[in-house]
Amino acid sequence: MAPRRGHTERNGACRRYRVSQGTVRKAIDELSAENLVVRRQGKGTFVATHAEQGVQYRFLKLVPDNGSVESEGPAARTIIDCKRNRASADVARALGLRTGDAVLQVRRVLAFAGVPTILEDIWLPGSPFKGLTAERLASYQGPMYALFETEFGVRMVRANESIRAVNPDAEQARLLGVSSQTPLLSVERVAYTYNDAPMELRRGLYRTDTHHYRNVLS
Amino acid sequence: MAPRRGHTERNGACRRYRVSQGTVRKAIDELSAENLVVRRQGKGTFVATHAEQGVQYRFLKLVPDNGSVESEGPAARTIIDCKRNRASADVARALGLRTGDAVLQVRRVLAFAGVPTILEDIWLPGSPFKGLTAERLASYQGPMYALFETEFGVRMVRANESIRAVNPDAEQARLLGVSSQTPLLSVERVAYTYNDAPMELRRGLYRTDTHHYRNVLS
DNA sequence: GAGTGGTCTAGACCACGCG
DNA sequence: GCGTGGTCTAGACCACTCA
Repeated sequence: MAPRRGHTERNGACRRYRVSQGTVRKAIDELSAENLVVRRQGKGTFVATHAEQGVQYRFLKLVPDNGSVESEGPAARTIIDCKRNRASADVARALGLRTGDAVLQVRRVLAFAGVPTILEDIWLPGSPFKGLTAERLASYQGPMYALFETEFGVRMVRANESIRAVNPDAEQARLLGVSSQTPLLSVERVAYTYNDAPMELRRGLYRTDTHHYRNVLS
Repeated sequence: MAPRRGHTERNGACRRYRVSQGTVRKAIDELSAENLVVRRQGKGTFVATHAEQGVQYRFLKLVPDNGSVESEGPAARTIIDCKRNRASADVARALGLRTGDAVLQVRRVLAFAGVPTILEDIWLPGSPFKGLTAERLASYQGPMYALFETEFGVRMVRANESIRAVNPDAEQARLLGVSSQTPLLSVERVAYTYNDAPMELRRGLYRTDTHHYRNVLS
């Protein structure tokens, strides 16, 4: 029998779907362009995850003003609150739920170099995240989206952000250690899992005295 | 002689560079992914431009809060100022010039539905834009980047933006018709032409009471 | 009908990572 | 050595636009 040489998996997909190698490659190219999979030379193609080094916090566009590396992600995370709640009209609409449906609500502060910089209010649909507690959030090392993947099987694949400039209310100002006259970035994010299903609403307040929101246009 | 059928241009590029059709397609795919060219079914592949309908203002991410269409771009543009100047240290660094080099400086206000919403300060390197005047800016219909293309042969192909929340100074507040306690988005953009050459520094102040900066993460 | 872009075929060879 | 990803070949057929 003639020896088979290389490309076993690629050819496997070809046989499975009755198409040629080039077509399989093109399809995977498109998944890769959407950041749904990641390719690694000589190793293989893998489902993209928020857990692996180098692409952690890939949805976080706030970077330090000086080009310092920040060693990937905030140094300190403090859970202020984590409670069950009923969805208000706007939260329900963002998450594709009905007003009054069960949601999980989290408030936390992220600090860089000891300075509280981000205050986030997060709303999650109740049923996919049943069992999420403040303790679990507090004890988990690494990005929240990595926890969502490993503990709840929810993978965020894309998000939309709406950005405004606002002043904080009294409590927000207190939690960030600024005056209520300090202008802050308001970043409202809706994150989606597969099939365009919204799975998180996140309202962030960012201090922009030492950091800025960085965006690339093309 | 056997009749040639179709794909004359595509085959032309193949002969010219001694490569196959698929390779030419892949190269053009990459240019298309970077928005350097645009393809149109049955018509051809064209260099991307800021002038054509539908992709005008493609670097402007400020959109109205209600999903209204805004009929593409601001209704009114007012040139406040347009003067020759010498580059300060930070402007020079952004544009790849030396401190004191000649620059053109423009200040203008954009209004939506009669409401002044964007105040922009724009710095351009002196030599590529020699001959640009306030009159030419004021009389030109369409996006400024389209004018740069047709009148000066400078095509912006990508840009970086740094976003902060700030309060305006007294004059900025006056020009936008807001109080100096109003939080505004500060959007600093460096736009690049081919070969990663910076060709514009633009500092914008955006009102975000009726509009927001929209960003897609993936 | 000629000339485009869009998709697909059925392979080939090279570079890389790992055992 | 073997299985990956990366690139390339030399075509084919279809859909679309325009004269």
